[in-house]
Amino acid sequence: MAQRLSEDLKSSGIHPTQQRLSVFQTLTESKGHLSAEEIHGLVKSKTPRIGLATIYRTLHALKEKGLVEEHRFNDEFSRYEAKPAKHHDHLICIECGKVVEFDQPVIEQLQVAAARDNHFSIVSHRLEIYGICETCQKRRAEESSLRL
Amino acid sequence: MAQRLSEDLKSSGIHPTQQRLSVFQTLTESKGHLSAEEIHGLVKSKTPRIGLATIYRTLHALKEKGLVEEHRFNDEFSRYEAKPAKHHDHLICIECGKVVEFDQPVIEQLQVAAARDNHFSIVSHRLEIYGICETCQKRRAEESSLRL
DNA sequence: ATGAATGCAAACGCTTTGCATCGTC
DNA sequence: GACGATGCAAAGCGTTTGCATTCAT
Repeated sequence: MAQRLSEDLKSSGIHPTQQRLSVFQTLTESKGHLSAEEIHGLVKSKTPRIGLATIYRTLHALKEKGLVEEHRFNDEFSRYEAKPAKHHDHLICIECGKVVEFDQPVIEQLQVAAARDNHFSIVSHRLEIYGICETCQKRRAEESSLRL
Repeated sequence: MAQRLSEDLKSSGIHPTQQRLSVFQTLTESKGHLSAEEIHGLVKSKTPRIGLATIYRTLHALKEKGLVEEHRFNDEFSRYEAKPAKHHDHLICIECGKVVEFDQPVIEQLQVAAARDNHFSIVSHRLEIYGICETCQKRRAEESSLRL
């Protein structure tokens, strides 16, 4: 696994140091959307002396090379995820912060139409749907029934 | 105009002070996507002694009451716009930063499908398409032909 | 030995907050 | 006079940067 990731870094022109490998591996394994601080916490178990600055510098490099994506759901601080094989969009629960990935290929076509009408050449897009997840809906329902 | 805006504030439960009116009016007239600093600069011509803190406090209040929307295009600092009558999405030029609004009603239906599959109840959504606008495309073309 | 990578702490930029002052009813 | 609104300056917070040190070659 680590060997494979090391190759990925090398082939992207990133020198695979121990720290960088830890960051990339953590992000790849977690499959989540982690903040820099969260990554720092996790990576320290593998590489205890690593500093937050290295996390940020590594994330920038990985992002630059397209190995990692940066998001700012809810306009909070940045969260990072290992770049998935194919693009997907996100459902975000505004109550508990849970993020669910989905993809909806038709959107790719719709956006083309909007861009063409405005003479834009598309580079990327971002679709985020904010709502309340099933768990939070249930909890809300229970809470309100208790109140009666 | 100012009278009308004053009524809007009052009916939203916001006490329409001189400063708040200036901020709201500036945002309504500009029709753009302004940063807090830009708003501050513009508002000072109407209300010279206003501080940046008041801008932020007012924007929060307006946002809370649904009169203003906050965006973070390109993961930059926040930009604000007076809430439009109907929801629209944004095309953002990654080269010059220009923002074009568009709406694509079909997207509303697509997102419902995605949310339903994941048992989410939708509160809002955000679709941003990043690309290169016509002007920047032309400039690029000229630059590259000059280089030959 | 040389240049890249790192840790630490200081700096940064946008935003928020504490507090004394001001304005309004 | 009371209370909310404001300006100012300081603090906060995520992120970036300068610099001395460490690491790899």
